[in-house]
Order: sequence, then structure tokens, then C-alpha cells
Amino acid sequence: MAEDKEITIYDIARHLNISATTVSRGLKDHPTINKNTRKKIAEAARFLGYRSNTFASSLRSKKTYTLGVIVPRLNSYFMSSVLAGMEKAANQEQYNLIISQSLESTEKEIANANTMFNKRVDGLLVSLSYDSRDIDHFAPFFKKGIPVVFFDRIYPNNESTSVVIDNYKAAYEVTKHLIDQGCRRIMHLGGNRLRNVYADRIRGYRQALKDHQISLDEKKFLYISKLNEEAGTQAAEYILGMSKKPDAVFAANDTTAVYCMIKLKEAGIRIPDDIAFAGFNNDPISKIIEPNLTTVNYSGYEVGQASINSIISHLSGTTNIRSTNMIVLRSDLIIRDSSLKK
Amino acid sequence: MAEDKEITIYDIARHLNISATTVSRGLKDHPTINKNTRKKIAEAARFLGYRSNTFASSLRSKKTYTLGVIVPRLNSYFMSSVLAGMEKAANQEQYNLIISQSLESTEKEIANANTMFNKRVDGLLVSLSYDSRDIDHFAPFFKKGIPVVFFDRIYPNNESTSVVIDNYKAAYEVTKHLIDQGCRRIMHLGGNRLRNVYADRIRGYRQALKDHQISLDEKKFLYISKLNEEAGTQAAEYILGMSKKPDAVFAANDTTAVYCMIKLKEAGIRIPDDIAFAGFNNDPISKIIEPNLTTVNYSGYEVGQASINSIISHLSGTTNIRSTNMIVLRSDLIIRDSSLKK
DNA sequence: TTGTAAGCGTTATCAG
DNA sequence: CTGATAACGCTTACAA
Repeated sequence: MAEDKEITIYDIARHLNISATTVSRGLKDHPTINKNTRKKIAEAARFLGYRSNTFASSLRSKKTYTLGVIVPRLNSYFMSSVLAGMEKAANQEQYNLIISQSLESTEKEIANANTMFNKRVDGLLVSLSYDSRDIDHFAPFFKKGIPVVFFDRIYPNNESTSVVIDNYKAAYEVTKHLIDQGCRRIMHLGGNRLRNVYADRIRGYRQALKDHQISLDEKKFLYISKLNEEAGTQAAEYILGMSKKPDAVFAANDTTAVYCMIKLKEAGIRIPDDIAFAGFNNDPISKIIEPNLTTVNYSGYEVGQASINSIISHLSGTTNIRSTNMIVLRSDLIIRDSSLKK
Repeated sequence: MAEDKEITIYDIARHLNISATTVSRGLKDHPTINKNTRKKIAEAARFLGYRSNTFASSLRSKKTYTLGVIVPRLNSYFMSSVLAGMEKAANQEQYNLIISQSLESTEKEIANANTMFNKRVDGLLVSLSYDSRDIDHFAPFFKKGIPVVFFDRIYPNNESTSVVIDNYKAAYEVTKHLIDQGCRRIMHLGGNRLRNVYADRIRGYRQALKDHQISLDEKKFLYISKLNEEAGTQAAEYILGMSKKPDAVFAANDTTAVYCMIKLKEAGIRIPDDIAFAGFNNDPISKIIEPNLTTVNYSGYEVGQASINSIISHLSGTTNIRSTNMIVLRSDLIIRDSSLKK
């Protein structure tokens, strides 16, 4: 078991016949410490096997160098890319990440927020669950001045920064691309309008149609779902049951698009000839499905990095979180065979 | 800003005219506290807006209720499933997760281990980077009696528990299945033998061939790579250059299998007729590629849960980590069209 | 450039 | 069942 006692700065101090204060300062490269003593301290620390005690430090300094992250699910391609980017950026600045998932449940999101609050994270990063209706559960953070950054699934407000892409514009471009390919009966497989990402994609889709004088019955051509595998399959069944079928489908994510395509292909529908397809996210599966899926590329990795950089620069006083309200990252339409009516 | 002062157990004590000790006990449902006072304490805590200070608590009790996780990469389907399972299980037991990635670099793995050590995690969960040659960097944990659990990419040793599947058996079954389909020239796309997962799959592949009196030139039929997209494509090019081609390919992961298939299909090779295919992991892409890929299903989610449960039960003294040396989870061969020579 | 001393908010120990 | 008191290991005024 743990035979050897923990070494503290006092042990180092005693060893060198100096004060603990000097050791504390020396260890964190305080400017007013003599170069020589600093070196001696570092050596003694190594020699004695010292490791700093973050609790004692946090208790005193009220800084934890820990950031909380709440995401709907960890295991999607997009989200794991975000987290990878976050971990990278945080690690570079000596911050650690406590990660939790809401599993798309508002209740669990609230519980997680409370845990993070109690764990006294220096900052919080959140992508909202599918149907959270407000952000009251983050009020304690706002009240205490703990920075909160929303990313991807955000909630418009003035207390925090949001990191997003221009979902409206991206969706507009996808829809316009389909129109340019000669499609006129374009269906949209969308998500819950409570979430900006899906609401904005719907808006972009609508506006593109409108700008090209295309009017469609939204009751038939706007299909809202959970955007998972089953939803894709169900959408396909819905389409197969339509008397007058769409000539294009634009799905709000790649998973839905791909599973819809698979089902339609089974039924003999030719893609893109009968129905052109476009998705969103540039998930790995979009490059595997045949024909390859036209989609919107948007780097989760960069979303993660930008979110962390924003919150850390706020914490170090470089920027004020209330001044930068929104960080918009670039996204690109990637045209592949699923939408090319040659 | 943070106007209101933090409430401490002393504030509660003063409020109720009792001692802080009693408050501390009452808050954590200590058995010797009167039911009534306990209720009063809980009420006062809520009323005053108390939140516990984990640092002060950790400082004193030397327990952090935090577990460290080091993985090669966050953003693979398998690993994000593992993390999802871990988060779920840890959260249930009031533990938090600090997650970091080694990015397949031994150096970074060492740095991460040190950080975790300094952060004084109660336990550590590790999946080794691609080419880490030893586990000396975890020695401080062993020495201090901090439990370490290895999962998936493990390192045989007596100081910790390992959570795995039977890679040997799974690979044996895959190979045998291909043999049963009439394949005789079976190629294996494997990974670095330093990692048990890949070494064991190679062993299983070899043994199955041997048991069926098939002898192949390993210089030609065993292709070791990093098992990523490029490696899959390169393997295909290698195969296309072979004078006598294999009639089956068994890849140590689905990514490699799928990208190899794509390239071969482009070159006119028919799958499974010319070359049958099998992968490993049951990644989502295995269900998208045409023909669907035969693979080994093995639940990352369960690996994550089992790892956490093991380490927590050790921490709570239920089990001793040295007694359970290995936890083997089930895996299943999933046969799909890519290997069925009808 | 270094030191003294107080205190961060809890829990362990001992006592009643 | 409850309380007094002393740590836990660090940081930070203030002093020298």
C-alpha cells in the first residue's frame, strides 16, 4: 500500500532551509524568486518525489483548472471530434476536462449542471439536449460569473458565448445546389425546431425555395424526426407511400440521409436519378454509401478548439465573454454523386 | 460578478445553533445523527444555498471521487462507445471522469499519466497508445496502491485488472468462417504486434489456418499497418499487385477492410466472389458498405461499464484488484454478405 | 528577494 | 447522539 508519506512544500522547505512560501513561489516560477533558489527548489522537489496537491491549491486560490463539458451523447462522430479538439486545446493550456452526457434528457442535463457547479469547474461548455426548453439550470453559473460557452446546439442569450456554423446559410446552399440540379420537389428531413441547428437549417431550406419561386406543401415535404437510423428508414417508408414523390431529399444529418437512401434503394429507387440526396455533417458513412453523399463539412475538431480557446481567453482576462457573443466557424458544401444529375 | 459569499457548513451550524461537525455528518447521512437534526440541516442547507466544497473535502479525506481515463483517441466509434459506457457507470456511482488522449504518442501518454497522478485521481483507466513499449509510467500508481485498469489495448501484468474480449478466439472464428466458405488463400491485415489486440488476432488467424492444414507465405499474406483509411487503400494496391491474389481478406478492423474493399471494387474485383472480406469491430460503416461487411461485434459500451464497475468495486473494498486479473467480455461473429460465397 | 502567519472549508480524533 | 479542536497542504497579505 501507500507506504511513503506525501511530500509537501514544507518538506522541501526544511530540506533546503528556506520558507515554504519561497518554495511555493519557486515552484510556480514567480518572478521575484532568485534564479538560483528556484533551481534548487526544482531539484529538491524532484529528489524528494514531490507532487503538488491540487486540492489544497484550489481550496486556497479558488481556481480548479478544470472545465466541465456537457454533451447530449459522447458517441457520435461529430461529438467525439468536438471532444478530441477540446481535449487538445485544454491540455495545451494546462486545463483538464470533466465530461458528462445528458443522453438527450433535460433532467440529466440539469443534474450534470449541478454536479459541475459543485465540482467548481472554472468554466462550462454545453451542447443542449434534444428538447431542453430553457437554460435556467445554468443560472447559478451566470450569477457567479462562471463563464458558460454553448456550442453547436446553442441557446440565444446574452450571458454567454456561442460557437456555431451558419446553419441557415449552409442549408440554403444545399437547397440551392439541389435546385440547380433541376430538382423542384425537394423534401427536408429536419430535427426539433427547439434546437437552433435544426431550426436554422429549416429556415435556409425554406428561403432557398422561396427565392426560386418554389412552393411546396410543408405538411408533406417537411418531415421532422429524431434524425437517427430508424428515422431515416421511416422517412423512406413515408416517401415510398407518397403518391407524388420528391425528386430530392435534404436531410439535416448524414445518418438520416444514409438510412433513408438504403431503404429507398432496396425499393428500387435510383439515386440520384429518381431522387437526389444531400445530408449534413460529413460523417464517415457519407463517403461509404453508394452513391457517395453530398453533405456539409464542418469540423467538430475546430468547434471544440474554438470553444475552449474562447472560454480560456475569457478566464485569463484576455477577452470578456459578454463582448464576443457568437463565434461562427466556416462550413463547406461537399458535392458528391448522390446529388449530381449529370 | 460573484457578489454573494459562499455558504459553508459553519454558516449552517450558526444558523441552527449546532456544531459544524454535526452539520458535516448530517449532510452525508452519517448513521449516528438524529433523524430530526438531519432534516433540519438539509433544510437549512437548501435555504442558505449551500454547496459542498469538494476541495476541502478531498484535502482532508484524500478521496477525490474522480477517475482518470487515458485513451489513444477520443474520436473513433469504438472508443466513444467505451467512454459513453464509462460515463454512465461512473455517474451512477457519483464518480467523475477526467478524460485525456495520448494521440497514439507514448510521450503524451506519459505526460497524461503524470497529470492524472498529480490530479490525484482515485483510479486510472488506460487503453495503450499504438506503440508504447512498457508501462513504467504507471509505476507511481502501482506503488501508491492506486488502482489501474487496462481495457482493450492492455499490457499483461499482475498489478492491475484488464478488460478485454477473447481476440484470439474471435479471430479464429472469423478465419474458420472464411475457410468454411471455401477460401484457402486468406490474407490478414493486422496491426502492431506490441498491442495484445492485434497480436492475438494474428495468433487466432494463424491457428485456424494451421488447424485446417493451410500453409501460406506470411511474408505475402500477413500485412501489418496502422489500420487507418490510408492503410486500407494501400493494402488494396498491394493486393492488386500480387501475381496470385488472395481469395479472402480478414482485416483487424472495419475501417481498413472497408477502404480496402472500396479500392478493390474500383479496380473491378468482385466481393465476395473474387475476394471475400471480414473486418472487426462492427463499426457503423460495416453496415453501409456494399456488400455489408462480415465482422466481429463487441460492445465498447460494455467494455466501458465493466472497466468502471471493476475499478469502483475495488475502490469500495468489495474486491481486490489483484485477485481479478482479467475480465473477458463476449464478442460475436456477425456474418454478412461480404463473406458469403453462396 | 525572502519570511511570518493566517486562513481556505472540510473531516478525523478524541471526548463527552 | 453531539461537540471542540486540530489538521489537510497550499496561497497571500503584510512585513522585513
